[in-house]
Amino acid sequence: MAKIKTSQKILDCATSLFASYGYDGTIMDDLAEQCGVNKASIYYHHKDKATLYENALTALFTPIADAVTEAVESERDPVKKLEVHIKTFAKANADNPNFSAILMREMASGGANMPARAREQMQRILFLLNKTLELGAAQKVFKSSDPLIIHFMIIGTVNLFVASIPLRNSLPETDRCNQLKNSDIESASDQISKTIIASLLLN
Amino acid sequence: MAKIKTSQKILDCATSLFASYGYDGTIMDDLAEQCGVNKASIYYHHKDKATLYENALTALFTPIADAVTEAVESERDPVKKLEVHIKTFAKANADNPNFSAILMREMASGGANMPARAREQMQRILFLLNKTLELGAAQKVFKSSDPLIIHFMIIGTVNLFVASIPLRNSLPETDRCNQLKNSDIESASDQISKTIIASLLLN
Amino acid sequence: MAKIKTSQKILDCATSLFASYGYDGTIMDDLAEQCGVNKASIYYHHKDKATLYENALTALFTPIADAVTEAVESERDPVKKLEVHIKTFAKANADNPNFSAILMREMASGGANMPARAREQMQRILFLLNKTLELGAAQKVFKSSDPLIIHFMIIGTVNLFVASIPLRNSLPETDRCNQLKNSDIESASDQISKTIIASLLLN
Amino acid sequence: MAKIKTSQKILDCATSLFASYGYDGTIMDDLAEQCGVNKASIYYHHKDKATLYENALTALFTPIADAVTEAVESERDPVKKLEVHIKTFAKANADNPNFSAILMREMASGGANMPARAREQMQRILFLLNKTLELGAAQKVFKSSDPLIIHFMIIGTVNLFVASIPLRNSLPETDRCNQLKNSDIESASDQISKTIIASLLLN
DNA sequence: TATGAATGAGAATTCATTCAT
DNA sequence: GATGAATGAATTCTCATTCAT
Repeated sequence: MAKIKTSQKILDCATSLFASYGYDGTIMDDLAEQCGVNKASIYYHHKDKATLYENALTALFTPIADAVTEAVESERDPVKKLEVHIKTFAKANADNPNFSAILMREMASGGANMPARAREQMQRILFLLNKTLELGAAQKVFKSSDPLIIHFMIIGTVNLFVASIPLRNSLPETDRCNQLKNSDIESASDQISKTIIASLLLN
Repeated sequence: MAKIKTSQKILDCATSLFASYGYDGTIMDDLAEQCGVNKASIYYHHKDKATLYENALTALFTPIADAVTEAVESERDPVKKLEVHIKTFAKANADNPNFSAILMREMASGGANMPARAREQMQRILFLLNKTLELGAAQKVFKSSDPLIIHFMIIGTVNLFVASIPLRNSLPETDRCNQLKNSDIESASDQISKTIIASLLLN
Repeated sequence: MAKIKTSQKILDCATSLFASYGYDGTIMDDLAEQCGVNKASIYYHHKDKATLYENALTALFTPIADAVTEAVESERDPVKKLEVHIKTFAKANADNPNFSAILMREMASGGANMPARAREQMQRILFLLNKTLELGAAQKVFKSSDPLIIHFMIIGTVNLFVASIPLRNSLPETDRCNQLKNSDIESASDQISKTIIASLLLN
Repeated sequence: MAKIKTSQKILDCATSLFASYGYDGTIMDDLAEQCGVNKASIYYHHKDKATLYENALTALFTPIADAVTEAVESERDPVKKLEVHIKTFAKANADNPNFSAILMREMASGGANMPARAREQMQRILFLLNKTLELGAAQKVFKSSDPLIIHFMIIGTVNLFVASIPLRNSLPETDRCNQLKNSDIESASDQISKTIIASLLLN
């Protein structure tokens, strides 16, 4: 039962609070209380709020970009690559709803405050998609397409799907609404995948 | 040139600030200064920050839901309905980037803080889509599908596309990046439209 | 059904609020709302908060001093004088609980803010008591005594009795407490009267 | 000379200001300045204004109820008990004029805002008197009487006597007024004591 | 007289950060 | 490393008062 290091404990709590309340909505006192450490300890370990935010986002974004990279690179076929790209990204989102929430907020502010180290991770994912689409086009499998649109289609849909799970669960219990509550990420990412690939295939 | 009423002027400024900085990041003093009214006037007209937020969002969301509703109801054919649904929504987003930013933030917090009056407007749009998809299915034009997925695909993609315009414009000026800067909403919404409709058509 | 003049309506409401919440605790917005007049009207009729307070207290204190004066002067016998002094004052207090509350607050602040016109009315009552005691002493009916002590004994007891009626009514419903809830001013003033007179009589 | 703890220093200053200006008339900025601490420190130690008030009143009322209790319980004879009850209460009032002022204001608002912990202390005093009077009645020393009336007679008179000291000292220097300025609490409480006891004795 | 709107000067409270131990 | 206490700079909100009509 290795004791989680204070520094890490702070990072975890902070990530969760930043996801729930955003940067401005996250209060250092609350953070200290939530993770059971003294407020001054936060400053001892993470310098200040901005640095803490940067540390949290880097720790959050890097493994996701890693996972997508690894999955995509393990496939040869561009269609397969695209499939695992979406599936892996969707899975990572669903497994870590903090990521969705934080990314959406950052997008909403135009990324103006996104720390550089976190931004780099997102660009790794975008360039990976870029390469997959280029490969598919070179192999005459995919139509030529704007990778940015596809990137946002993936991120936007997956993100919104994950981030909206709590909202959807709070809808009133009418027949009409109940069918809207499907929150199975597997089938959702499958449909997204199929939809996008269908629209990209050459014939 | 009729003088814009103070109450409206406040609402306009507030909407813009909420979009840029979020609820917590928006400072009442700044708002007062930006729209050139006394701080107390804001409270006179809009009670408090939370009410101001509610008023701003309601005024922002309602005309968009109205526009989509009107456009969709002016068409008979489900494919056409879906096309104008997406096009109108995308146009409204592009014309009013505040909407995208605010909606994304709200989604990021799981809609937990979204004022009821604003939420209703979003549900109007969702139910509209629901009806279109049902109609298409009844006419054997569309496959059966989960309207929520489609809804989020539309909103997520469009939203992210619009909200990320400033981000993309700030990317470094390399060849690789330049191609990412396409921010023409018309063609983007066309591609989204085609992609989605292609995936829904029965044969 | 003569319409109550706005100025008077304001004065009545103001008196009640000053009694309940004190000078600092009374808010002009609330006053305007409570008496159904526009806030600016208050200023039109009563200049400012301090003046309004002065007007309210003068209107409140004068008839009470008048009533006590009239009652005392209608009697010849010092014992009778003292009896009606206390009874009339107690009755006036009970009939107008605002008076008790306001007077107590003023005493609490050492009368520092009591408007001159109101203070004069209190002094009329004190000097009246002074004369009664002197008369009684001259007639060898009363012991020599400090009129101030007697004055405060009367005011303090009556005041506190009236002002504490709501407090006592809020005590929990136990046997022990129920006997404390006697709030009949007649018998209370009788007892006060007897107590004081008994202590003053020469033999 | 041990350094007085900040928390206590704040409490002392606050008590004095609440006594002088009432709850609404006391300004947190002034308090901070008066006791030479940072404004935020007040909130650190006492949460908010309402809690500070509660803390101040509890600290103020408790020792007085303690002193009266101890004095009364050290006597056997009901007459003696009543004497020391009044004398001790009067002494405590005179020694701590803040108490009088605050109690009067609270009575003036009908005790509506009196914090529960402070109210309990006042009830201790009342119940103590209750027991003394019952004992006296059982021993055929006292007439049957309403303890509440006696309680208010004591509190009202003593309170008003103490609270009005500054007022009386500000009266104009005429012969007639000078005799009103007796503010010796010892003799005043003696007279109150005698007056009340005289009225209670059976024969 | 009456009133909706406006406002300057507060006043309570919060919050990121630092300091002494 | 950890912590209770302290603090300056905000930040939200209030309130008496005035103004234009």
